[in-house]
Amino acid sequence: MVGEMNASRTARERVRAELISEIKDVARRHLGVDGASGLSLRAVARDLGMVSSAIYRYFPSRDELLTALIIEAFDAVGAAVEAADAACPRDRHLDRWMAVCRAIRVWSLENPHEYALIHGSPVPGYVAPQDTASAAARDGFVLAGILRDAREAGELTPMTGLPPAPESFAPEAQLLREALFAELPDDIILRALAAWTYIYGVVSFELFGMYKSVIENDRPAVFDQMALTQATILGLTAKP
Amino acid sequence: MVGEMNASRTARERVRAELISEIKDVARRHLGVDGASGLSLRAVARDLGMVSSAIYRYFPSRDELLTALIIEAFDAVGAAVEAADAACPRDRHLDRWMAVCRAIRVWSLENPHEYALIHGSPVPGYVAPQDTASAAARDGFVLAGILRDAREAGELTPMTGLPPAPESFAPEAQLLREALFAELPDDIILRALAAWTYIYGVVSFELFGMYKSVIENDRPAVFDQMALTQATILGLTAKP
DNA sequence: CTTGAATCGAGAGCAGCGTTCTTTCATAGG
DNA sequence: CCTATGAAAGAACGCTGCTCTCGATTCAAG
Repeated sequence: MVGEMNASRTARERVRAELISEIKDVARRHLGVDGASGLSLRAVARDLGMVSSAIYRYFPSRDELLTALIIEAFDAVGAAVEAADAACPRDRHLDRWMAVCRAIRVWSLENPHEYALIHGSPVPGYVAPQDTASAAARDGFVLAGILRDAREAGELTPMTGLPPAPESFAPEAQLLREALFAELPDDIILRALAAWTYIYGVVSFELFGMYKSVIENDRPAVFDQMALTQATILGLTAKP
Repeated sequence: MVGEMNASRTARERVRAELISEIKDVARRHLGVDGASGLSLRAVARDLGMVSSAIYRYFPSRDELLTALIIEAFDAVGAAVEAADAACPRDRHLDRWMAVCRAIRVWSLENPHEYALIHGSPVPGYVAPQDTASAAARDGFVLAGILRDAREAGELTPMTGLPPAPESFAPEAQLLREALFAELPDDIILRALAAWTYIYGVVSFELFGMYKSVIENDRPAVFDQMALTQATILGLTAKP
């Protein structure tokens, strides 16, 4: 019936793929200037010298274009996080933790609109079908890897005296353990989720203005203290 | 020159105030259905049987209307938080803490679009001039009050072994101490800010879909565990 | 090489939007 | 009663997302 374009990459398909990424580039530029609500399909088309209706050959709607940018944003922060982690010696677990946390903050401050796209209000009604799921998990994967490595090295000594994970969390902890956390116990898995949540909570508060006239002086130091607190709770300790 | 409407509340002004609040009501209804990006001045006007340009007698722009809704949302969550706190015996500090945290979460889940308005991406370029500042501080005021009361009752025993606040935070801690935290030391003030940040971080992650296929089973229990963890770190302990 | 199908760019057009301006109108105050 | 003032209406501008049609181009199979 239809083409079934099995394996051959025709010239048409190559130029099409290139145009798609060109559209995304321009759209990302516009996003950085005007924010998500100001992203206009027509303006993107104008910048590309095409007519607005032509964009619809490549993205079925404005929201689809936004979804593509969301996925790219998740990938970008994931890449930044992985790079920060890779730049540390693998056995310096606390250093890796701090580097990853700082990487998240720095990337977010440098790309506020893209950050708002992935951690702000869902733009239309709901996007994020499932395409974003794997991209969104990259930073969590890195953080979990640090904890895994620390545990394997026998250098994870979680704080005591904190409330345990609820029993109803056990099944999900088991799934997460199989996917990410190796041998770590439920309590630590939940604390890791809490730390992950917390880091983005701090970044969101900073970016969305909740710290205005509350923390202004030395936000990097405060952020470091908060990231270090989470590491301490999880049991990552400083090395000589 | 102009009216100078000194003290008398004329009939004109009364009907004007009523119309303003009617516009906000309809706008809030639309917000709950379509979200912030779908709030249309023309649609609001239609619902009110007026023509779109008439709205501009009451709100100079769509963003001003949104700002009014933002302030109302802050007030609503502030009121919910104060009510939850007031419903607890004043000396049951941990109960008050948990009640306040739960109130924040419940209000947010019940009013997701208004939550997105105040804790999601800033809608236009930047709103939130200063009008929102006092409204935004109400929940923090309540949380700080609980810690203050616990401290005065000698029932605040913060966890040890956590990193201290950076020195650069001292001046801002002093300001916060004068406004909110009475005698509490810098470390605890920063932990309180962290807890405040953290609670909203959890709510944001839950509302914006970050816990999808991660925590699905018993979110209230997980939230309680997280709120209790923060209370424990701050030094609020259970009573008989 | 030719022909038919698929893809693509262009353009017009629709309905909706925020915002401004000008005109009309009711009414409150002197 | 008359006038100044606030409110409402309506038209208009330029923008938006999106749809549809219509030639032109490309591609592959006959």
